[in-house]
Amino acid sequence: MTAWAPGLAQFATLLADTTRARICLALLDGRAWTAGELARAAGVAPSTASEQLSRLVDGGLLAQERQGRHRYLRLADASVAQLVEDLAGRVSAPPVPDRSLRAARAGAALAYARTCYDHLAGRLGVLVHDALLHRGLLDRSAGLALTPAGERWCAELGLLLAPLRAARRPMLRDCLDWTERRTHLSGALGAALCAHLIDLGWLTRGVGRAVRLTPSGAPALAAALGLEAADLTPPADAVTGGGRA
Amino acid sequence: MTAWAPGLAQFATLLADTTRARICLALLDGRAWTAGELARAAGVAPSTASEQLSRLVDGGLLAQERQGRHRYLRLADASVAQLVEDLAGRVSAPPVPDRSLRAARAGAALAYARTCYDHLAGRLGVLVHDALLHRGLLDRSAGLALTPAGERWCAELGLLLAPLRAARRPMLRDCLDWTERRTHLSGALGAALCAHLIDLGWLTRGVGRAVRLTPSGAPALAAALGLEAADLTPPADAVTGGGRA
DNA sequence: AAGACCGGTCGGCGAAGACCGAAGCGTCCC
DNA sequence: GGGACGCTTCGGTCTTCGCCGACCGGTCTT
Repeated sequence: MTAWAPGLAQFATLLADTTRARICLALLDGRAWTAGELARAAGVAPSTASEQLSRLVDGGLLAQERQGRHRYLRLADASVAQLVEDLAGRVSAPPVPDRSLRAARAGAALAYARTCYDHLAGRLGVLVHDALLHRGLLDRSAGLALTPAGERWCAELGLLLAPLRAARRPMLRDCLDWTERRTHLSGALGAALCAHLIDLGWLTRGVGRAVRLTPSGAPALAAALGLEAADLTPPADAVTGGGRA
Repeated sequence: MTAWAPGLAQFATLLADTTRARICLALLDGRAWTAGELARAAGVAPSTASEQLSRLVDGGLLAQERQGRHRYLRLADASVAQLVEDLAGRVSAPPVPDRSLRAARAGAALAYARTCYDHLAGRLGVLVHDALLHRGLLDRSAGLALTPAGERWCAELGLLLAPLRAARRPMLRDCLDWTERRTHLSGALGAALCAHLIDLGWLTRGVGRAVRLTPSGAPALAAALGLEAADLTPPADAVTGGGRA
């Protein structure tokens, strides 16, 4: 029964290094990065990054795609992202946060709204989660699930559930929010909802992982969630958009 | 945004060693082991185990309790067990399985029914999951949750849901079964159900993680799940009970 | 076609850490 | 109380691995 141990250890080793961890955390934005970008983000020489990237690909954590002289890397799939999230959510708060004005502004924007691999996170993500629960569209009395009213709500929004049911991915999952320390929605529906809000033009992607509520989106989203528009107002210092860490 | 990386790496390091991985996998049976037992299970000297155990405790993966000259260790909580499961479920099949008769018999018993930290796993665990889904007691069309009929089913079984709702732990979760390569039920309800079936005398704990269906439990469980008793019959070579790996 | 650029491979350096045996401390049993 | 037992601490050895700079091959630009 202990025969899995070497494999488990080998797998855990992939994340047991600051450089590789930095790479995986950077890729949590859900996009494909080039090897060079990841090397800069991780603060190591390109040669070092190249080696580490190969290990991560071999280990099944990352998927790669070569285009011309570039090598694009992304997390292998949503389950890997979930795993990295689970692990990252378990570690204590970051050591000593950067407190420059520029970083503070970017941090505020990210704390307000960002993507977490492929779903919505930050204060806005938690807010959506709470509102859905409060209005009885979501139920967690016997597992985390959409109520019949919740299914209607999705339909009215134009969000089709059928394709999501066909996917192998769990429909709904909790994801611990780093900044809020509370849960927001992940899973197939969490991802679809985020994508759909962007399709509707209610949200737009900012720099890096940051997400912004559009002028037309704010009242629309507030109405859909049964909230006042003021409840969705971002803090004043976050309106300039976020920068990459 | 990459400030978490050292913490994440440090945490992953805890499982990135064959000895520590073996220890955690052994503790997946949900019981408390002594330091010496774990040293033998991991195949290292007591001094080595002592050091590694301290690291695991410091890292928050394990909880310890000292009694006299013994030091009892267990996984810190269910979320840690879930995490280890998630990781172990991701690694490929074990390298070269032990094929002695004794081991084969123990393996068959474990493959049929065992606990996975605190819930039911193995063929029986998957069977229960499938039956609940098939009878409409469980629903995953919009998240994994009990249906109203499922709640009644729990009530008839004498399984109280109220205390589970109060717990911070997710009610229901999928857990990938190592031997079946399919999902069985985890989460607060998965654990409660397993404990309740043992309370009812339908199941008894065997050696190690093994679980056996009792003579009276087999027809009772079959009836509760709407199955034929024959559907629950274990393979002939598994009836002798399982041994510890 | 020349030059810039991206990325991979190789050799070597240095630090981290997994392991053991020996010795010491506290607990339990006869 | 004496001896067995469980566990921990310490010193030392040895392997692993992350890192870099240098060099090379393939790709895109001008």
